[in-house]
Amino acid sequence: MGEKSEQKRQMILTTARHIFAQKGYKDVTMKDIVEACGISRGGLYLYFSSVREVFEAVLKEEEAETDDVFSRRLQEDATVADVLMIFFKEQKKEILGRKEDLTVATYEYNFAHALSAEENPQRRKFDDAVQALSQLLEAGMENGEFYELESRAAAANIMYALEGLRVLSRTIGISEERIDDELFTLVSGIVPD
Amino acid sequence: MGEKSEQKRQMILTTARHIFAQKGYKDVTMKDIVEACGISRGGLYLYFSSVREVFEAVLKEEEAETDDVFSRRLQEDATVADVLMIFFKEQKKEILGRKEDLTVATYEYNFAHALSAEENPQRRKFDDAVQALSQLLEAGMENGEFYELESRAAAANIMYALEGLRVLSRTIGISEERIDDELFTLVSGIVPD
Amino acid sequence: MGEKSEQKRQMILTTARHIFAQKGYKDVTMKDIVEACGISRGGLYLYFSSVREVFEAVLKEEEAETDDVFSRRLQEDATVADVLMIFFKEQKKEILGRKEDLTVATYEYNFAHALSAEENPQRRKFDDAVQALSQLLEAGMENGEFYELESRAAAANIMYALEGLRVLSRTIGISEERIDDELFTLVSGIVPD
Amino acid sequence: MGEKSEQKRQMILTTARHIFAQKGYKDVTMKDIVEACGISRGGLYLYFSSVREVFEAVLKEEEAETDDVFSRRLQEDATVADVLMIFFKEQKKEILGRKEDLTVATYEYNFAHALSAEENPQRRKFDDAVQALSQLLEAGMENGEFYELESRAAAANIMYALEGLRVLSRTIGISEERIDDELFTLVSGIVPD
DNA sequence: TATGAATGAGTCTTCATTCAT
DNA sequence: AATGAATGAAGACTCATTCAT
Repeated sequence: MGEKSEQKRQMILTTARHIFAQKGYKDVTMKDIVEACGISRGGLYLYFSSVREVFEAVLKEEEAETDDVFSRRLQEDATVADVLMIFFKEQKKEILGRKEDLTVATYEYNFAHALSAEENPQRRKFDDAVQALSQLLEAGMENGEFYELESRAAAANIMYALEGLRVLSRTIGISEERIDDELFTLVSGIVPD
Repeated sequence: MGEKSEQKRQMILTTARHIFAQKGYKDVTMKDIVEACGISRGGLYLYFSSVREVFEAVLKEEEAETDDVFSRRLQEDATVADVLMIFFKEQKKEILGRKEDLTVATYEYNFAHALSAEENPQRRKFDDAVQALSQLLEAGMENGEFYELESRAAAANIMYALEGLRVLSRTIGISEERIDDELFTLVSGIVPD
Repeated sequence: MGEKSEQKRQMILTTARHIFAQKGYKDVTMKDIVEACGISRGGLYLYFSSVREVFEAVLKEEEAETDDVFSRRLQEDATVADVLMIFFKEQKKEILGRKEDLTVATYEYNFAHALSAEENPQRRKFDDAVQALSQLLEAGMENGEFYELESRAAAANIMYALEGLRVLSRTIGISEERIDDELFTLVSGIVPD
Repeated sequence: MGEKSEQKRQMILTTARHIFAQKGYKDVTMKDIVEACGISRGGLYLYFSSVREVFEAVLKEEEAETDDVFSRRLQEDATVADVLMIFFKEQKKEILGRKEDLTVATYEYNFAHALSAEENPQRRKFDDAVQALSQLLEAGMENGEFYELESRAAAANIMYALEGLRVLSRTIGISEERIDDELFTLVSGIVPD
């Protein structure tokens, strides 16, 4: 595949990402993608042979672009608590769905193609996040900013609650106030004051 | 609609429930339902005019059958902690998806037909559960079985975490061990020992 | 068929007439009739076994009710010209479609079931009208109210022109002014002044 | 759409024209067209998305092919009366329906989709014909071939009568003799002798 | 007579996918 | 690499008509 093709592939993925963000996963058709990209039906098939493949490629891109929030932040000079607050702030934005995101599409994708836990890339991503958060908590405990906690369990608990907020905000709807309340509850369990 | 048709309606709902439990919501077609029920295409339309209508009727049935876990249990002679444990045990079973359930179908349904929070019946159900759990926690605090907590916030926190477990077990997959760990964490936050 | 059934049959025809006047012939379904009449599907079939049969019965009723305009009027004391004017006035009303009428339905029915000229009842109706108009013209000529004309040809010509107006007003649309113009032209060809 | 598709579009229209001429408008289904054309269901939808669209395209074609009878004839050396006779002869052929025509289909189409007079293309066509005939009459009057008449009114009257013949020949049936009689009547009103 | 549940054929419409160019 | 016309399967939906009650 020449450079030009690579560019086209990128274009397709970028365009498709918008579509998935808007329509989720299950309603997206090859036709949707073809039309949004302004390419030919056959043209799309040269790169991807199903909506599923397109989505998987979009997800892979996503992963590549997302670097670890914590490790990045930890290098800067900021208290551990600051890093935690930044993390929660970003989570809140994502939960609210204010930025174009693939949350619903990803849920739908996972429902549709139940992968074994091992081969599921989101699984690894989640575990990594738990791991990173856990380390952050330990760092906070060490320098006395946080309560003494079972870091692993606390990190997992936080991640479950955030995931609950995320899915509930897309299903039954959660007000910003409720989200703030819960984030406050979570923080209260970690940081004195 | 005579008694016979009422029976048929019930049969359709029962059959459809199985289908939704197996295939979720988005993949189910009128044809699927028709074939599973062994009735004619037109026959189904006498009762429901879309898959959505069928699903909504299934959900309504479900709701009617589900009575409030807590209020039921509280009347029996058991410690509050016992009631809590029973609640968690049932939640675990549901999270594991061992019993034929509509979790995924309901998620897909909600993604597909974003209802305003007010008109969403699942919303009320969730709020009710938070409320009931909150009261249970207060009961436990009063008789000294539980820690002193902000009951409302604690109840919400638990419900969010459980929802997170529920959705994650259908997407990235959660091992029974992990579920047990999290339930233990949740219980530890409430009951001393 | 008892008296009660006869009443029901009448009710069906009356109701169906409204439907045909509104929707024409080709779009009317047995379902439409059943619903408008508030009777059961099977019930309708006891009286009529197709939309066509219903429509034919409606037409037959119609015919029975319509008595000959001219013979009726001629008995009253009025000039022949007066009778002619009344005739044209009624035609105008019908052409404009101001009264609920079966014009379109009848056209559609005739297009759909091309009958031989002999067995077509509308054919006889039309010929009768030509005949009556012809006699009216002769009466007018005899007493000097009208020009001397080939009465048969003149009557036919008028009826064709009126039919043209009728169908054109339902297809391309004809303004009231145009209708008046044409009626004036027709009258001018008969009555001096 | 390349040249090849343009050809296919033409083929569809030609085939569809036969169907409309045979079955009228209301009974024609997309399936009829698909089968007569020997193409796939989806294939037809690439060109037209409803029977209505097909019919409107057929009508548009028709219009494009039909050039104005009168203007064409007037350039040749012939008496005005000759042109008139040719016009009537063509009208007779059309009224008799000897050539495959869209009369009934067009009526049904107009009944089904009542357009405002302004946007109805047949309306313009009719008005143009009245206008052309009117000019022809004036030409005949000028050179003394025709009676002195109110040309506009006479032209309109003729067109209405012809339309009446046309529709009646498709509904109640009109014998060739009757048509000849009426055409003779019309001519007699214009040309002495 | 009358009901209305049930059937199944018929149409419409959309898509994934292929393939000649 | 790229195009886009073409196909046919799949699903939605509506009706005329029948039949047990």
